[in-house]
Amino acid sequence: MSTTRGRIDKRQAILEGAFTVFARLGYAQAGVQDIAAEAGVAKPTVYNHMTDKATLFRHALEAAAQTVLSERLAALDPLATPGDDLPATLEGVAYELLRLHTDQRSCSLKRLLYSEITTFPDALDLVLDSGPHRLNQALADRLARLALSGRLRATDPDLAAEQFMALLTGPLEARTRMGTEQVTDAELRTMARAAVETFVRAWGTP
Amino acid sequence: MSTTRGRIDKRQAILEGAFTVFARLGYAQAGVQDIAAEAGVAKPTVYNHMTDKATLFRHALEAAAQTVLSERLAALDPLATPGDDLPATLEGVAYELLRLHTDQRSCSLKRLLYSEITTFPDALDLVLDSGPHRLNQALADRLARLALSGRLRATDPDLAAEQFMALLTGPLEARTRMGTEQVTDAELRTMARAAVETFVRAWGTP
DNA sequence: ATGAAGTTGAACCGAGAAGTACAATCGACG
DNA sequence: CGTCGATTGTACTTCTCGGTTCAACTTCAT
Repeated sequence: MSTTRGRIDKRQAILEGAFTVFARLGYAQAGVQDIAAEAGVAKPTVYNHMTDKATLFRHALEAAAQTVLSERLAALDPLATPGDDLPATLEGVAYELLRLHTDQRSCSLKRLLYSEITTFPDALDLVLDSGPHRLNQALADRLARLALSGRLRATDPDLAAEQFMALLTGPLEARTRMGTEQVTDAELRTMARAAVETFVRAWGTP
Repeated sequence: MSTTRGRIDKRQAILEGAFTVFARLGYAQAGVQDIAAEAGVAKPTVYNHMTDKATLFRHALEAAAQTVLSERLAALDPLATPGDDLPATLEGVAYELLRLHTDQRSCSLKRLLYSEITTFPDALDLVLDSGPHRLNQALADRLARLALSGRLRATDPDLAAEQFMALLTGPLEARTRMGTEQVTDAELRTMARAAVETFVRAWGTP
């Protein structure tokens, strides 16, 4: 069975290498040759696992999306057990989300999605449905619990979640120049603080 | 001199056609042949005006960005003479901005930017600097005036502008599935209302 | 009319990349 | 040890597309 494991290893290496190269060069510029090299594998081996360059792209994208989503969901955990200082825990979660939103994989994924939407309309279904939508849902759930315990305004937790994420990640686009430049950790902190401050001002209980 | 006008006409047609085709197919998939056809022009004529496919892309992008920016700036005008009902005029501006953000040209421009950032790092300078940054600046100016007359909280108009735009355009990404689907006019209205409502709750004078 | 500038259509060149064929090699399992 | 399947390197085919060339044609100024 270790032969099977070998196959799995190769497959994994191919998917990761593919995502790296696609992220670096874009779909059209990335050669299957390059991907094979990045994965430490020969070109025919790639075609042994994936029929097409297109399906290779889809699978690589899907895998990356899964990883990103699970990371972000995990970042929401502290909201399940908020301490006495709600703004503080909100700020912690906000900072963590910002950190995840600015990391390499997330930015590349977003760019790749945007770029190949026209040629791969189905990629949206693979990624978006299990992407921001799920995250918003989970966040709305947490906020609803907080509203029930009287620590947040009790109207439309879905809207609250949507606006929380908007306040948080909206300014990101300009600050990172569409994901091309890194942002210092201190700036991330102040962005998180600013977002949480106005969120609490608008959604906190008077 | 009408010969010159003829040349200008061709050039304009080429730029517009190029943007259309680039938007439809992406940079790599768009053939110079296709662009020439779209512009109603022969292929050598394209190379008569633009040295490269790359510079053609840059010029087309720049032209589109100029148009988009001026439209958005114009949408800010009502804020110069706010009536008695500040939220109402804010809502009007918000709706107009949303409408502009969801139209064909804007979405295509954003997609093209995201997709070719890696291959055209300089395109950012052509577009972003005369893009959202300018808009934020103009909006911040308007908000500062409102703050001076005591109708808004008088702290950090730049931050206020940033968050206003974030509240407004943040939810757009999910709703339009990254610009691939249109949003009904009614939904745009309610989105504008929701954004303005929480903005005023957070930034209005108590 | 004539000549210059611009445009056109068609054909052509060369590079680069997707996908394939094949023989050699490696590694596990009976 | 021998066999079978996966892997590898290489070379090849084929096709697309950027960019150019060129001769014929339009348009307009003098």
